[in-house]
Amino acid sequence: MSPTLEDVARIAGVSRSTVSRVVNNHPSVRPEVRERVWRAVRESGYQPHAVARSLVTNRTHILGVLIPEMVTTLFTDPFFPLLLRGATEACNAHKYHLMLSLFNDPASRDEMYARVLGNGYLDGVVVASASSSDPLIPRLLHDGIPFVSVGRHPDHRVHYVDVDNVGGARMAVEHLIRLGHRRIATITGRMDMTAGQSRLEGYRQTLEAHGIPVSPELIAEGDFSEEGGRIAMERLLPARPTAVFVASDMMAMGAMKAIREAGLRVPDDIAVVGFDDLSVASLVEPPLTTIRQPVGRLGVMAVEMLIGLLEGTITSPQHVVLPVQLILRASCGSL
Amino acid sequence: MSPTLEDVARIAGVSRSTVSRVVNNHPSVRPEVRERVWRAVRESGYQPHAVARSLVTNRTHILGVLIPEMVTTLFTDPFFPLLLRGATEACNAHKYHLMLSLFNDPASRDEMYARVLGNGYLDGVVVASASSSDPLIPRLLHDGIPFVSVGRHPDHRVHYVDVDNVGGARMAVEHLIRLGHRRIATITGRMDMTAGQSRLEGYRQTLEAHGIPVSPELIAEGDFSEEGGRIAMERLLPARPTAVFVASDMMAMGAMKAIREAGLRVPDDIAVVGFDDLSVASLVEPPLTTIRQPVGRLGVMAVEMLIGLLEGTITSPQHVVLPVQLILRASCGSL
DNA sequence: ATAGTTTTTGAGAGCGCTCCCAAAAAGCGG
DNA sequence: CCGCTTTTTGGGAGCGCTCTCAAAAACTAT
Repeated sequence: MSPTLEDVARIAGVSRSTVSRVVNNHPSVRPEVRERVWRAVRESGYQPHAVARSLVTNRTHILGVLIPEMVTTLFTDPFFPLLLRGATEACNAHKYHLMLSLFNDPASRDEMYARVLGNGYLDGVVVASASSSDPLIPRLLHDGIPFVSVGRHPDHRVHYVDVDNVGGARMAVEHLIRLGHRRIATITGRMDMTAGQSRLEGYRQTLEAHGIPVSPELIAEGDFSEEGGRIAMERLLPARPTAVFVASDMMAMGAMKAIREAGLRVPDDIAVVGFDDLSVASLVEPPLTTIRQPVGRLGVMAVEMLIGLLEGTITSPQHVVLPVQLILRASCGSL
Repeated sequence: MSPTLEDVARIAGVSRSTVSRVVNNHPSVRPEVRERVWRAVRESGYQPHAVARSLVTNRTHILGVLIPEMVTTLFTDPFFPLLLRGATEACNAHKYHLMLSLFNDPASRDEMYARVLGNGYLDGVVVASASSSDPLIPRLLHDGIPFVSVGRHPDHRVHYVDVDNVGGARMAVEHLIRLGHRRIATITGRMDMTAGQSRLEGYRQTLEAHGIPVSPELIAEGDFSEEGGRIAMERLLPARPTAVFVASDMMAMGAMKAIREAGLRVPDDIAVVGFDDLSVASLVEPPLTTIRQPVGRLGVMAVEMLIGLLEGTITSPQHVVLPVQLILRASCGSL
C-alpha cells in the first residue's frame, strides 16, 4: 500500500497534523521541521490520498463537462474536440481534473443526471448545451450546482461563454455586400440552437443596416448537416441569389454541391461564405471563405470561469463573448 | 446538506448498517424492513456519497483516458473524438465515470503522471498512445496500474485493442493490384507510430504476395499531415507511379493536391487510396477511396476490457484486433 | 414451553485526511 | 531566571461509508 500521512509522520518523527500542515503549506511550522518532513515525504514517495482529502474538504477538484445527447452526433465535427482540449488544458493549468459525460441516451437522462451530479464527485460543471430548450440548465440552476454554459443562455443568472455568432454573421454578410452583392441568401442552422438563431439574427441586422429588404424566399432553414445544406440550397436556387451566407461549413459543403449540380459555379455565379472554419473548408475546391471561432479559448474560458466561481473570485453573473474572424478564401469571389 | 445513511436510518427506524445493506443489495434483510428502508431513501432523496464510499472500498469507478502530448495536435481529426465517444458510452453502460487527461505539456509529464495516477482517483486507465516509444506504458506496467492500450504494443503483458492496420493496408493495395496497377507507391505515416509501421507492413506484404518488387523509390515517409502528404507525393512523382496508397486521408488530401499541381489527374493518371475515412474523404472531388476503421468500437472495447480487468473477469493478457473496411469511391478509378 | 439453530440487526472500528483546541515549546522583557 | 506572550505541535473528533462481529430476534424441533 502507498504510504499515509501517519507513515510520513513516523519517519519524520512528528505528528500526523504537522505533516498535514507541511503538505498543505500552512505557515506555522518551524523551517527545520518543515525540511525534515519534506525529506520524509520524498523518501516515502508519499502522495496525498485525494479521496480521503475530498471526504473532509468536500471538494474533489474534479470538473464535469456535460454534453447533452443531441449534440453528440456532431461529435465528428471539431467543435467538441477543440472545446475539450481547451477545457482540459485549463484544468491542467489549475490542477483540476476533468470528467466527461455525454448524455447520449435520452431515456436514461434522469438516471445519468443523478449519477453524475448527485454522487458528490463533481465540484462544478461546464455545460455544452447547444439547444436553448435543453432542460438541463434550469435543473442545474434549481439544484444549485455551480456551472458555466458554453453558449449564450437567456436566463441572466447563467454564467456563460460564447463566440460572437451575431458578429460573425454580420462580418460575413457585410463582406458580401462590400463585394457588391444585393441578393444575398442564407441557409440557417437549427433554429432550436442559439448559434442558429444568432447567425440568422446577424444576417438580418446587416441587411437592414444596409437598407436591403429581408426576403423570406432568400432564407432556408438547414440543420447544420451537409445533406441539409444541399436541400436548403436547392430550395434557394429558384430565387436566384448571387451570394449565400451558410451558417455552417458542413452545410456549405452541401450547398456548393447543389450549386455545382445545378450547373452553376462558385464563386462566379454564386458566392458562398460559411461559418466554423472546419479543416475541410481549406481543403475543398474552391476553398471556402468562412468565419473562424476561437473554440479552444471557449473551453479555457469556461473552465476558468467555473473555477473562479468555485473559489469565490467570481460572484456576479458573467457573460463572455469571444470575437470571431473572417477567413478570406476563394469561394466568396474576393480573391 | 444532502442526507446521509444515518439520516435515512433514523427515518426508517433502523441502523445505519441496515440501510447500507439495503442500498447495496445485501441479502440478509427482512423484506418488510427492506421496503421500509427504500421508502425512507426515496423520501429523503438519499444518494450514496461516492467519495465516502470510495475511501473504504478503495474503488472510485472512475476510469482515466490518457492521451499523450504528441497526439493532441491531431485532436482535430475525428479519431480521438470518436474514441472518446465510444469510451464514454461504454462507461455509461457500466456505470463508470470517465476522466480525460491530455498529457500536452512534455515538460510537466512527470508532475501530470503523479497528479493523475498517484492520487487514487482512478481505478484504471485507457492509454491512447500512438507512439510505440512512449515511456508511458512501461511506467504504468512498472507501477502496476491496470490499463488497456489503444494501439498494439510489443510488450505481451500489455492488454490492447487495435484496428487491423496491416489488413487495411493489404485490402487497399490488393484492390489497386486487382485494378491492374503494378507501379504502386505508398506514402507512409510517421514511422514512430505503430499505425504508420503496420500500414507500411501491409503494403509490403501485399506486393510481395503478388511478386511485385518493393522499390524504395516508390516509398515516401509522411507525417500524417496534409502538408507532409503533398511533399511526399512530390518526391514520388518522378518515379511515375500509376497508383498510390496513402496511409492517411489527411495526407491523401495533400497528395491529390500535389498530383493536380503536377498537371496530372486522379484517378486517370494516378489512382489514390487513403486510410481513416475522415468526413473530408467523401466531400472532396474526386471522393476518396479509403479504409474505414471502427474507432468507436475501439473505445468501447478498450473500456470493457479495462472493466473486465478491474472486476477480475479477465486475467490473461488480451489482444483484440478489429477488422476494417474498404470504402470504394472515385479516387481509385474503380467506379 | 425450552433449547438449539439460523437469520437478522446494530454497534464499533476504521478508511486517510483536515481542523479545532489545548498542551508544549520557544521567545522575551525585566 | 521567572512569568508572560507567542509560536509550534500533537491529540481527538469526525467527514460518510463499509464490514466484521457479536447480540438480538426469529424460527425449528423436541
